[in-house]
Amino acid sequence: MAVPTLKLCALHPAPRLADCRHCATRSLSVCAALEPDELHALEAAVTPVTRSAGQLLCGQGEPKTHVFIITGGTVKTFKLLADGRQQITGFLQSGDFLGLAGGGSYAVAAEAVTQVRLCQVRARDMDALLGRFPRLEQALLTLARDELAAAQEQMLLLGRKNARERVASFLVGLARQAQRLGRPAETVDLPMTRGDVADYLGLTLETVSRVVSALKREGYVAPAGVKGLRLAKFDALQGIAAGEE
Amino acid sequence: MAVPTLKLCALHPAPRLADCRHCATRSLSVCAALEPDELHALEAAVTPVTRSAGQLLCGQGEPKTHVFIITGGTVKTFKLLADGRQQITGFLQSGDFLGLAGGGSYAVAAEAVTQVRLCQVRARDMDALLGRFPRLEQALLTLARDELAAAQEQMLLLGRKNARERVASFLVGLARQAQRLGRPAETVDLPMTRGDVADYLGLTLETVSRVVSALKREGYVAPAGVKGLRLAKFDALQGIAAGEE
DNA sequence: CGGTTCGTTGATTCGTGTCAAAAACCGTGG
DNA sequence: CCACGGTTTTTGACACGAATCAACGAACCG
Repeated sequence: MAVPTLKLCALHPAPRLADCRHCATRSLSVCAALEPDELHALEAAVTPVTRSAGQLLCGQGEPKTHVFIITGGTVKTFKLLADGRQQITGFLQSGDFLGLAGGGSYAVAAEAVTQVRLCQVRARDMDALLGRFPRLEQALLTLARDELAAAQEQMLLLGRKNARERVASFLVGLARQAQRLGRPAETVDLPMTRGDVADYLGLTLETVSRVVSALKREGYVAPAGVKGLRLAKFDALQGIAAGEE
Repeated sequence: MAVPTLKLCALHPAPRLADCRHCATRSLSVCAALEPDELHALEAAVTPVTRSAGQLLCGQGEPKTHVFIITGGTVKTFKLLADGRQQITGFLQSGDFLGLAGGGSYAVAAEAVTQVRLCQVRARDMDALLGRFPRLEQALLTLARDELAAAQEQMLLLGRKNARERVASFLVGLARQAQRLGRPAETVDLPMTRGDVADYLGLTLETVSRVVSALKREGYVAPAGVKGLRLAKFDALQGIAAGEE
């Protein structure tokens, strides 16, 4: 357990105010739904914070005191069984909203995978904003509908795809996420461990490692950078992901 | 392929208007969010329809022309892979909303498991209602958040639970659903086939059959009625579902 | 440079899938 | 009421994909 508070204080001598106007990730997030004058109200409610890799952002079942908008780094959300089995429900990146699922308590736990930057908003303040700005509520509903569709896609993966199809789907999904963030879809970054990928895909880390090795051997992917992969045959990977024989 | 139109015409000589005021399932659905005077606007947009078992209500990826509120019977929503593998994402009953996930097109297909009664609303009419009644939009957001939490719970099941835990979770979930509808939680009805249960739990129908047989042999459940089960040791079943060793 | 975490690969096991057949169930019509 | 064909369910034998167990190498970090 590190002591990130020190580092955090070094970066933010006093809790700095958000500058939503010049935020690079605004266009990627629910904040994009707000008009310039409404943005002021959001700024007043937002506290920018950072967390280092491995830190817990919220625990499953705890009262939902805050919601977050990711502005940098990667966060994983997950559920646990009593004996430690873990299911990761999503990897969140810039623009993603944390704290949408469920009512008064967090439906999933969240942990920083890398160092992350977050916009923290108290849940009650968020509710007040939703009441004041119908546009925001509408945006959140749209977001929730899309997340629900994504969750159903993941159910298909977890319930019916084999290991190879799961890994291919994961890589294609990462590429799409990268594209959304304005990066090239050709190469994807894998900041998480093999174990995390496994817990996301309902596999073991050994199986993930084996499948990635096989995909490399067959020329579908190639190493890129320290923790990245180049998707050499993107269309073929999509085919595998879709379960085409 | 049956010809239910005939039957439907017999029941409804002309498309009858909805009577939301006296609707028994109103309190279970999003309609509960509306004030008495707002209910009129809803009634004007709603067409009550029935569909017989096996009929498709909407196809995956098709334009979202209508949304539905179930008022009787059971509906399954599912996704398909190219080679026919199926993942059922949910079983819908009275009060449940169909057509929430995704944007302009259906994220999942839906099929009647039994004969069903539905309140059909054109998607554009629904959008208009959402714009007019913030209460309704709020209710739909709450619903979407809850559905999302349920989807994440199902991901945990599909990714990390074994066959026994999956079946136990399913039965406990059915009991909760029954309770919500005002029925006793002791006995659950299983209108769907073993194959449907399997496609919901990411198993094969043989495995589902075997596990149910085992649970009967061990006294956790007992046959009840034609297609029902009595959950004799509910707490123990909950323990199995939660993965306690 | 030593300790720790992470990733890869191999040998083996095990849970669930697959294939097959019989039994139970169901609506229908004689 | 019972005979009938089709569907669903159950049960068994066997196969296979992914999990488990284990060892080793690579990367990282103080």
